[in-house]
Amino acid sequence: MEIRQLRYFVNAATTLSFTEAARLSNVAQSTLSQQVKQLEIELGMPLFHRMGKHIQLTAEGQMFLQDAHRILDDARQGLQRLADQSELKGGSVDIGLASGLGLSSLLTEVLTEYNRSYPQVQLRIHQAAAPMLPELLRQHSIDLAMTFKPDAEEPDIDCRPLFASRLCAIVAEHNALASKASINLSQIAMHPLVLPSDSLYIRQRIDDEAQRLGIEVRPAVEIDDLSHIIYMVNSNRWVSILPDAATLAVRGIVRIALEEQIMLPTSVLTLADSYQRRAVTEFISRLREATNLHLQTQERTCDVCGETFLAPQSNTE
Amino acid sequence: MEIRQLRYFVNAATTLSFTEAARLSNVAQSTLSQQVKQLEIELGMPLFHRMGKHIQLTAEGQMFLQDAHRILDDARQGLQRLADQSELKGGSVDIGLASGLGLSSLLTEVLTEYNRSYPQVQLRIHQAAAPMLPELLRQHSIDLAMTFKPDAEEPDIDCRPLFASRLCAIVAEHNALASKASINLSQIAMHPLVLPSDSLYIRQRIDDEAQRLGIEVRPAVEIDDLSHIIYMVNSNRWVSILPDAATLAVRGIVRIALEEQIMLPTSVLTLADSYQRRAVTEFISRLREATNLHLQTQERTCDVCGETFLAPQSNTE
DNA sequence: TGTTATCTATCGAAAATTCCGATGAATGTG
DNA sequence: CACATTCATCGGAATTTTCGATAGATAACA
Repeated sequence: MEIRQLRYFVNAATTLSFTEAARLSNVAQSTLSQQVKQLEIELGMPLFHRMGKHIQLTAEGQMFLQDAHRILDDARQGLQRLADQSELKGGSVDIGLASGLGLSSLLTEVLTEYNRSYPQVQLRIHQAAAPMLPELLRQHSIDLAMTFKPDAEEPDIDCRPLFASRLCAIVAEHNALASKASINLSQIAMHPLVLPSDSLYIRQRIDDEAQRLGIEVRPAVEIDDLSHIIYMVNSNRWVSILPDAATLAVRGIVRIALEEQIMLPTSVLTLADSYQRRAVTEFISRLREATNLHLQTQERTCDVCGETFLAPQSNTE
Repeated sequence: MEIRQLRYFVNAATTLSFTEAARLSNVAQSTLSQQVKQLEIELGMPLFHRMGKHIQLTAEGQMFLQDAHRILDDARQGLQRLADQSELKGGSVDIGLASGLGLSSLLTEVLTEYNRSYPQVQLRIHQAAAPMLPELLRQHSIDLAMTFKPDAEEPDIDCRPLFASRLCAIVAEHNALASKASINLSQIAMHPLVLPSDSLYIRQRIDDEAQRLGIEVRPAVEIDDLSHIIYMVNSNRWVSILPDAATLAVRGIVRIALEEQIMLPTSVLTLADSYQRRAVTEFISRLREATNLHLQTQERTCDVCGETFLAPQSNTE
């Protein structure tokens, strides 16, 4: 039993004519006749009464017609569901997000707009340490990753730069430091610091820079969750250092430009040589558009990789 | 998309191995690999992630797997329903019954026993004038016909003799005639007669015989429905002539042997050169068995066709 | 770390299947 | 009664499926 045969059968059963059914099926009458007969042989019983030039469904034929209809409908439905995915009427996008990158206002905005355009597409965000993201891509646990630009180029991972974020000192708006236009690492190191652990790329970059300057940066509290860090900063006692993009939408805190100008290049990672669903490519496309449209554009040259990024201005008013 | 490909796909999806799936599907690994790829091409997207020697379902593959399962289940169900029909777990038998033959006790007994054995098989009885029955067979409105032996042999109709029924005079048990051992047509013609019209074979035979004897049989009432005739006979005023088999199970009436010995040969008609469902052949087989088993067997030679029948004894106690 | 075994993809050829057009038989129609 | 229509069948062409062998890649293992 093959779907092709079922199609022939259903056409014959509905038109009650092999000739007409063959036309509908775009095959020769002899072909349809043969295929129906073969189906009958396989089923072990005739589906049609042959009465001279007329045909008529047998009782079994009528019964089997229902089944054939159901099978073909299910097949149609399966194809339709896949087509719907292509048209972003279903499916999902799994987004890997490097811990420490945080739900930037850019990302939340893209998520919101994407959901407005394609409400049927489920968006799942998987937070993970940056070094884990390529592995998650390889396992197909995520479709794309937003992360800091990884140090080593990996041949099976496509990496496209998104924007660069500048590290800023973060203080509560009523903090004594809040009025400063800029600050340097040594000055910050004097204050009660809360920073992520060195498992996060942010911290590694801070430590690298401190070492280069011969400074010791010793946070009093280490915690990886950005929202916890911001919460503590908000209490007015603590000070932190975070990428500006991660706190653009946060109220009650002030970003102070770091004189060291530490840039964190952000990238989108995808699996190379892998089929990408339209839902995924569309998401990435929007992410890149939003980078240009919704952030104040300002060309910066990354001090790590030398590439030029479109980056948000540090919001120090 | 063909069912074969869906089978391959489902096996691959469940084992997550093309090699193992090929074993399950009884094909070479290369075959399965190719067919899955072709299915993917037709669907426009990959169903599996190929990761070195391992494979893994894509999101679309997982979705399509459900559809594939449903399609295969439906196909299995369709086959099962047909198989059930072959095993008499479903379906129906359409029985054409010549008006005037009536629901003989033989037939009711077979119906009862058949239903006991195969409660899922629906039995439909279509009463029609005897000459209509071959036409109903040709239209496949009925699967078999119980009728009087037709005069003309029709080449496309198989006719198998069942039993012969003898015409008897029918009177109420308290009727004055009830004690007679036998009676002849002339005597009956004196009484208030209720007979079927000459559209029924019974009546035609009675009239033929009367004409042969030079007697005029003029029923006071003509009515084709046998139960109505029996009802009228029961009122003690009316007398009728009916086949003995038609009244074997009726209480309150007495059958008196007709001296003319008019035999009505009963036959089963089926469409020649036509597939017969097991439900039908089984019914016919039981009908013939019951003819031998449940009626007192007595060989009689039919005066019409010269054939020898197994026939019930006239029950004149 | 090299070796081996295993898994999937691909290729060419063989086998099987589907398909077509022609033809024949049966049947309904004018 | 001629004619057109319809379905079944046949032989051969076209397509598809299948297989075995092999290559490439990778996981397991020594």
